[in-house]
Amino acid sequence: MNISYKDNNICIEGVEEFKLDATFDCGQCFRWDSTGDKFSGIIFGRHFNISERSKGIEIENSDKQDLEMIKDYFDLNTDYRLIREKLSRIHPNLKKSCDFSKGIRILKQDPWEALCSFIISQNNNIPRIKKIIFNLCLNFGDKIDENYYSFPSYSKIARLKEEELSIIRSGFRAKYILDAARKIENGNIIIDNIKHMSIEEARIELKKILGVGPKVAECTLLYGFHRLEAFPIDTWIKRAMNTLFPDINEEEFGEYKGVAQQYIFYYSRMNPNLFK
DNA sequence: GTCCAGGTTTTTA
DNA sequence: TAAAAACATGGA
Repeated sequence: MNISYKDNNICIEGVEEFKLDATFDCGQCFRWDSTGDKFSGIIFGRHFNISERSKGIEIENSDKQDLEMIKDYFDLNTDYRLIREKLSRIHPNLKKSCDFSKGIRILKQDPWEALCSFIISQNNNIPRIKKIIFNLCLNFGDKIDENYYSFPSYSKIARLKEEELSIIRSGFRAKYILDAARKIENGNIIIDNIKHMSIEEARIELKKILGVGPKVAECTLLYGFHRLEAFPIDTWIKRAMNTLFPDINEEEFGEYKGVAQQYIFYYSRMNPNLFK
């Protein structure tokens, strides 16, 4: 990996396996927009425009101080080539998923944002999930830039009444969002503790929240706590396991089964004809 | 109008 | 205990 700075931009060269479109559009996050060849979004409360050039990734309006944060967010110190190689050996259809999804990195998102986002995702479609999350940020986050708002803190959400939250049109999920925010705010659930728990304990802890079942708990662990062994099973993964992997159990995907899940999800969603 | 969406809770038998 | 039904909302 080679870092250079020019005109207030960071340029990161020589990262293998990093495609912005696949990383942002694979369903792990909901707040990055693409405008032409640029992606625009927020990392730790800062707004960045990022583009993919032939030589590498360029991040506008960033300097040396931002580098470690950006490397961490994009998980640039993990060798995804090695992960794909390991996974590819396990099953032919997993190899196909790995080949198709080359360039996806599992982002290290904020745990509260991941939790809240995947609570909203339940029994919902992706365009509407994005809309609800945008409205949540617009109404209760802080303005960072034109059209860009921070994800509101759980403290801020915990103080809201259900009717105040109704402006985001999240439907029956509103009370789940409030329950999550309040349980974290009042110390019933402590995010820093979950970071250090075994995955089994962490699952139990997260499922104390109303509206958090197995799927949302796994998504929170994978995308918010970077537990690469978490394996969320949604309708797409269920179908994929039945049709593409009838002869194998997910446990055989090993310590990186969360990454496997992401590759299978992306491969399946981008190729729905596989199931016809 | 009907169906469905990165599920979970509540009700029913 | 396990299987249905209900849950809000909006786009196809």
